[in-house]
Amino acid sequence: MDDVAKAAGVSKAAVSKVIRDAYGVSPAMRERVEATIRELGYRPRIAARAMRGSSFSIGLEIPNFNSEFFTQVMQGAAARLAGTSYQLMIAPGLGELSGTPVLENLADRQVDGIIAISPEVSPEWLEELAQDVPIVLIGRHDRSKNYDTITNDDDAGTRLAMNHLLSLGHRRIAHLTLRMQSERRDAEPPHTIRRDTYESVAGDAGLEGLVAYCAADAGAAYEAAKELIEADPTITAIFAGNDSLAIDALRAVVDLGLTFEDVSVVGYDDIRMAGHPLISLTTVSQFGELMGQAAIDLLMERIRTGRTTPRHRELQPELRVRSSTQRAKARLGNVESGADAAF
Amino acid sequence: MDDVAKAAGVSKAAVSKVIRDAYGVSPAMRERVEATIRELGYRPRIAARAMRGSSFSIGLEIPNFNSEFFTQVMQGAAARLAGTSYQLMIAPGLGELSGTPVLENLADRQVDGIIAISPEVSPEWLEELAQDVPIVLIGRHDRSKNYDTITNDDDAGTRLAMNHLLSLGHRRIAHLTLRMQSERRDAEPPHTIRRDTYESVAGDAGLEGLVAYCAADAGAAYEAAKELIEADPTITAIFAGNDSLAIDALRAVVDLGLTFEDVSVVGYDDIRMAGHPLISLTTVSQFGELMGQAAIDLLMERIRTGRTTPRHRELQPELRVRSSTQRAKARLGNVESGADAAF
DNA sequence: TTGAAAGCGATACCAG
DNA sequence: CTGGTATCGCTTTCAA
Repeated sequence: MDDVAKAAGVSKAAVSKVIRDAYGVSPAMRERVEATIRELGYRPRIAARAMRGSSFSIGLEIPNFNSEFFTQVMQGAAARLAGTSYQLMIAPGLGELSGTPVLENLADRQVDGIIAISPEVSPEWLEELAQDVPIVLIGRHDRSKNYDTITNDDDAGTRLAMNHLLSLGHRRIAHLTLRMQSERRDAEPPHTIRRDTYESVAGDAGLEGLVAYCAADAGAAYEAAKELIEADPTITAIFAGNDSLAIDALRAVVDLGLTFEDVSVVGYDDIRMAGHPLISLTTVSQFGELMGQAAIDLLMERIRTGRTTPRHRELQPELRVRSSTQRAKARLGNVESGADAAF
Repeated sequence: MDDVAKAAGVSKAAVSKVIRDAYGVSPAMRERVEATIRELGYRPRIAARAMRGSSFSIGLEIPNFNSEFFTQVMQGAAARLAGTSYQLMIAPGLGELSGTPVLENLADRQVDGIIAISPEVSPEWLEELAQDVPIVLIGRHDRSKNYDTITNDDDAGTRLAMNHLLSLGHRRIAHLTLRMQSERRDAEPPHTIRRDTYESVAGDAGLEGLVAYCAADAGAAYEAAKELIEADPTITAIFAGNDSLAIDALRAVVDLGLTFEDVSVVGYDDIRMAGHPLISLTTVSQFGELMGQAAIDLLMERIRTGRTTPRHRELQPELRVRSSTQRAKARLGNVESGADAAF
């Protein structure tokens, strides 16, 4: 920058102003400085800028790489950032770590804002962090006064899925969901809401709630679904907490030699593969890309306007009926005998 | 940091040394400083550290979010970085931008190293950038003297796929691949090598090369595959440049009412969905996660030891035979008549 | 409108 | 082994 200033015969301050196109530079000077910058191929160091101003980086915490829903959010956010001078810094919440160290890690890097996908941290802690850096929480239904949230109406989405199954005549509907590390009453992660609504809808319909929990790692859902189906031959449908779990459940159904008339499956998210004709998963779309975009928008608004009043956006989910859900048919005693019935 | 130094009754220099656990601190001092750090909840600012030392961030350029192969690489890299103080900074090469601005963007952030997945930039330019920051190139078979490369033996992989199809009796094998923006003879992106090898294997077998190009965006491959199959009813197999294209091709086959006995499909990558029983795609595994891990390892070695001699690792691909490839059977005149033959 | 100079929060050299 | 101090490259008052 010193070089540019000297070459253009102006001060560093002037160059700085041109770069940030700040107030108070004459067109003549702007032109000259810009020409020199091009000529010298000068590029400002973001680390230095970050010390005084902004780092032009946005942190994005994602729980893991197992669900394509997270990829959708990433994609939406990245697309919204394309063409700006901001960069995404992805922080996967790896291993057994709770979300806290991951978010701290981002904060240490002085990111200008943080998007977090329902991290397992306490609202109080987040509230505090949000006083230092703008935060948008995706998924969790907290009603914070310091950070924004973007949610999907999980209650409505679950009802869409459950009513669809009920209307197809299913009476023994199991729910396959993720085991949460913490069960706090004040933080409301989407999977908890879906489970609670599932139980409530089942109860209202006079059905027994059948909840199976599994870990998030690949393969766990397959095993859980298999066990579920084998252990209770009266089950005719599985409502899975997300598409990743649902697709694993499909695998279990097929591997057991059953069809979707024996065991129907509904997912949640509407990831790309759900629409593939060979998968054709009935699911609830929650528009992941849109959520990513909206998160960037909220963050940018806070960054640019300095807004501090929280905003809470809730998107309405939509049911996508495909062929993984079929009219219910008694399956009792069918488990081992239907090996050729899959197609 | 000043606060810590004062509270502990030592100098800033001492605190700095403790943080970096540099040479020359007595156990007593280390203990005292660490206690104070904990007590005050002090966290060093990475931006400030980046100005003199390292930013503890690794840049990862990925072409787009359309292929799960890129996710595999991300996951491998992220897993390798877990537990260290390094963070991944993901830079998607969005839109029509060539890779250059994306890599510059990362360099501007003083990342300690860059992993790039076959970006469309010239070797000369990369060579220059590599003198400033350690770079590992994934996929492209350049033989650089400044940056490392991790490749998969695309030639061997293609032969595995093609020989498999030939051994099943296929004689009219099309190749569906991505249209590259630039066709440089010196930079060798994987898709170009696969195509060249495809043509060479086809030629050696006395077959005609049938190459169809498509864009990378979702849906383009589906249309291209559909057109290919409809336009030439003698085609009995498609070798796709990657699994994403292959899965779109499967969609086309199914939508046209055909089976894999009419048109077999082989992919490349072995993404997770390829192994799902409902997809069951025959493909070539190139171990994306391993590549991500290995890239981090090479980068870290350069960062820690200051190595400057380039290293080029090549992984051996493996064929995964599943049910999307079947023994060849004449399809001529079948196109519109097989609607019920899919299952 | 322009520029000089004072930081920002760490690192690193070098003297004690 | 310890600490004073210059320094990194930019932003930001504040005078001129």
